[in-house]
Amino acid sequence: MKVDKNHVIKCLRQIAVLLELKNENIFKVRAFTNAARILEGHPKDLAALVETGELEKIKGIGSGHISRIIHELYDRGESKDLDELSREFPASLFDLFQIPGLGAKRIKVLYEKLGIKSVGELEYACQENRLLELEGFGARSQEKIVQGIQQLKKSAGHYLIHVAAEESKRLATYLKKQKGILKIEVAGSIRRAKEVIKDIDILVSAKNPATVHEAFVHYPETESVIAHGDTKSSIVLKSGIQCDLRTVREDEFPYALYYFTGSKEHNVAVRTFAKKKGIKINEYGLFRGSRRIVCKDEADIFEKLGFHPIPPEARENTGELELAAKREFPKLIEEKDVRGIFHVHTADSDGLVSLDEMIDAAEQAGFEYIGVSDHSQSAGYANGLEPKRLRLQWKRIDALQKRHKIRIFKGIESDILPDGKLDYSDSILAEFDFVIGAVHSRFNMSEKEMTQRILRAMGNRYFTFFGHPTGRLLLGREGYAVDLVKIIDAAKKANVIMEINANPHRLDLDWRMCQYAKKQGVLMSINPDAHSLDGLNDVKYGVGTARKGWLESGDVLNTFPAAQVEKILKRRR
DNA sequence: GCCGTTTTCGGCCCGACTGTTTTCAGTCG
Repeated sequence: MKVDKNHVIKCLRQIAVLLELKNENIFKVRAFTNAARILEGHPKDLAALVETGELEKIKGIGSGHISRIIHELYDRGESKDLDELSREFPASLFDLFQIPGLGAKRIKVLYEKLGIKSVGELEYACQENRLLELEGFGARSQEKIVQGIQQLKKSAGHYLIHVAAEESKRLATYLKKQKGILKIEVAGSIRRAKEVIKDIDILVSAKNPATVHEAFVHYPETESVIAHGDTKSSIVLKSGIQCDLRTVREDEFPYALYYFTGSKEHNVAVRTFAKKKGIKINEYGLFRGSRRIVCKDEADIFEKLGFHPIPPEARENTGELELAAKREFPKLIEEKDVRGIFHVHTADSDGLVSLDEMIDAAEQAGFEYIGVSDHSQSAGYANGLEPKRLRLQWKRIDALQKRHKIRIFKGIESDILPDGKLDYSDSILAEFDFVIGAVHSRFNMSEKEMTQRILRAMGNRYFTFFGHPTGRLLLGREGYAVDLVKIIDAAKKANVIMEINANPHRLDLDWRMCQYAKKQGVLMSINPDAHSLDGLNDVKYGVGTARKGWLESGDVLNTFPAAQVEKILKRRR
């Protein structure tokens, strides 16, 4: 039996959680979490590791209990240990971990003392003030839990772009294999590269629509079927994402694609524009009276309406139509414009792969340069580098540079300390090619204090990039309070580069603020913030964000050749 | 549970914050 690596990783994490609930030794718990993380970051697939015996040699997995469990999972898809542990606690307890402030200890108390097994039961217990009777809980924590549940409900049914995009790709691949498919596209918010997705829209034209709908509702990943017709069907996938399939005639495809790509706001605005010209738009065509205006593709539709074509990412009705009507719409940055990457972590701090592997992978991916930036010394939780280890890393980079064509820039992701200082003395900072300043602590400062903190840090001449400017985690955590307009204005003055953190959990700077930053003439950079080899692929999501922010290649540092980048990095010194 | 080695068992990241306490436990990054 061939088992998905992700399944094994998930099981190891579940074992860790269950052991924690059982009050097991925390280091034992961590051993499982570590093993999951190590496996996740390992470039080789599971079959190769298991069958060559390489698995047992991996540091952190070893030849004991954990590797036995992995073998078991690989062979049978299940594990005796996990099954036995699972029997001790209801599966719905896992959901409670998503509520901020609740960890294994307190969840165990809730379960054992109040019999709470699910988020719904917890919410009810809070309404009844039942938590107040528990030791270690008070009015304040009950209130915070209620808030956490509200937040959870708000993000329920929402998915990060990478999750939805991967799901849609698999589904589209499956549908493409059906007979008689003429055209197929993923439309909707995924096509527009929105940072958070509610559902997947797939558009198909086919010779035999009914059989495509039949195949659709029988997709192996289907959890339930909401609707099953000859032009429209809806299913819910096992991952929880709702997915709609629309089929149209081949000659209707461009209109339908435009219609189902949205956004709704863009569509309303474009219909209003068109109406003034006596043209009606719907998913089946452009019509003047009852006569259809023939368009061969979306670009053609825009042209027939008198607009410069607008890329899907920019269709949010934030002024794109006005610009396109004047034929001034910018030529947006593309993934192929990206020449190099900054903000990459290695195993020297909290990355999953070694410096050597990261450099190799970036070079093989065709990047001209890479900016390595591990965490700085205050980031104890992330194994941040104190000067001694920093110097060792520099030595290794120098040695690697001799063997590699890719230009390696030495950098750091320096914590911006609460008082606005950077995390090393200026004499050390001067030795870096670049410094990414970022906030990782004391998120709860007032907006005024936080803004001052960051502005002060930006005043340091070695401060090159401002990393993940709001600290938000999409669907997870609001960003800290900060006056971004002030920060961006200051970045312009001080020649600081604003990061577009391309990790799909962040996508920070937000695309809406990219538009502002571009207007102010601030240079930006699409940074993967990669902690693994997979993380290098996140660049595409950053490009999506940049395109939503109307950025052109000239607005983005890492589309420039290495020599020019080198000059820009030195411009504050 | 894994690692490293002082080869038989101790160490494993740790400081800040929060809410509950009255000196600390749990959570988080």
